Amino acid sequence: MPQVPSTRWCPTPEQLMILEEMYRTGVRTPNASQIQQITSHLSYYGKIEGKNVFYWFQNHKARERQKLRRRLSKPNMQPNMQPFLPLPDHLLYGPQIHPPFLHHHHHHGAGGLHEQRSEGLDLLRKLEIECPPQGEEGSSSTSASSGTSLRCSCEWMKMVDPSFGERTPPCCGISTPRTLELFPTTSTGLKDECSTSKSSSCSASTS
Amino acid sequence: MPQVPSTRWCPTPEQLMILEEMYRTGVRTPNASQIQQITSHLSYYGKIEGKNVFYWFQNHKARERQKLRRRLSKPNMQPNMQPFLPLPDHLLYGPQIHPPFLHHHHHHGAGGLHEQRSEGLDLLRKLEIECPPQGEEGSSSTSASSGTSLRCSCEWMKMVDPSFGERTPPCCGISTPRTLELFPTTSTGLKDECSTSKSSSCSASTS
DNA sequence: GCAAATTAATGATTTATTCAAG
DNA sequence: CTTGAATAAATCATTAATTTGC
Repeated sequence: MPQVPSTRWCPTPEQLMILEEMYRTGVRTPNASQIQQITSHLSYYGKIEGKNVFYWFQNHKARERQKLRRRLSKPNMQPNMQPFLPLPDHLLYGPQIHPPFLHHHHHHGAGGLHEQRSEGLDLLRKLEIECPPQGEEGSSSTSASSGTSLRCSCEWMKMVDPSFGERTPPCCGISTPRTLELFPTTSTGLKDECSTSKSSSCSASTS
Repeated sequence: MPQVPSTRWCPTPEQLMILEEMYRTGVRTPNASQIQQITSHLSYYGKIEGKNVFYWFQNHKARERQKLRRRLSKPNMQPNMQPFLPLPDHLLYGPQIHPPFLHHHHHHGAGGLHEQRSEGLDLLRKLEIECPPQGEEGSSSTSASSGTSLRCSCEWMKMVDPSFGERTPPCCGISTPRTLELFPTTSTGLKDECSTSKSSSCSASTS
């Protein structure tokens, strides 16, 4: 029994997931009618009111913004670096997940909500850059592109942590002859950002 | 001048965004060679080592999992409710964000990484439901679908918070009616991945 | 407005589990 | 049943964010 009725809305996991998906796909400040639709949809999963939806978007937006701002406040970009390097999509292999409750049916132009473009990373641009171009350091060993190709993630640990390697017999050391070097280790300038990297206790140094 | 060398890796915003995108699209436990690729790619944006990538995925996965678990621990599901109701896509209008650095070029079957399929919401099922079927409340005013159709989100506040209406000048009138796109190719997946046992030899990149 | 004190996030380590081979 | 490999859970530690007193 809910002895403590709890005065505030407690989103169910489903509600949260749906709200997050909506946010992710661009919903930011739903108008009242959108809020109504969302609310009534979400009410299937549990008690919820329009104000909860309203507040949720309000808060979530603010918190995402603040997170972004935090990140942007570090100007760790090299001067000669182009803004973004396109990421090869082998690194972006995604399962294209379609959770049951997030089916995108083909549009049926129902008069629903379709606006708020939310221009992707636009926010980034809109944020006030609050950090001055701090000085960069010596740029030591940056890239970790050693030639060895390993199969398991834990292999890294062996390379990285001596003791780890010690307790690991001659297993995965198998030099899998897969040299897949898709893209160049553009360790060109490599800047640094937060300050030097002193591998604290784990002597890393990727070969 | 970094008098305090800082012992740990401090991801740049770009690195973070890329890692998150990769996670979002399904990367969970990259194997050693994947880690190498990722590392060398990310090193473009700042100092980084393989172990950082390894740890990042380890931690991120664990923390997402724990977040989910926490959420699931509230069984606010109605008994007669079917697991998931498909979400009408007018509620999912998303801009299809393609940040410059996240271009999905056409696949060129490079031997890179393409595995770890991760089966959708599997995690949800795998999580131990640690909360007993607590009583749900009287389900009083559940849905907030009142007939009134309002245009601005702040309208809700007027309905909801009397004082709000009072102090609200002529604010939110402007809603940009942009009809946007459809839905995201990638959905927020909560999947776990192949991890734990099973694959005898780790996820070898059997493309 | 600052700067110490507090709190929250999150990178890095360590310990426990799990599965399979032998 | 034992042991090794791999990962998940738990924990530690440091950095960044907030709060608080002056």
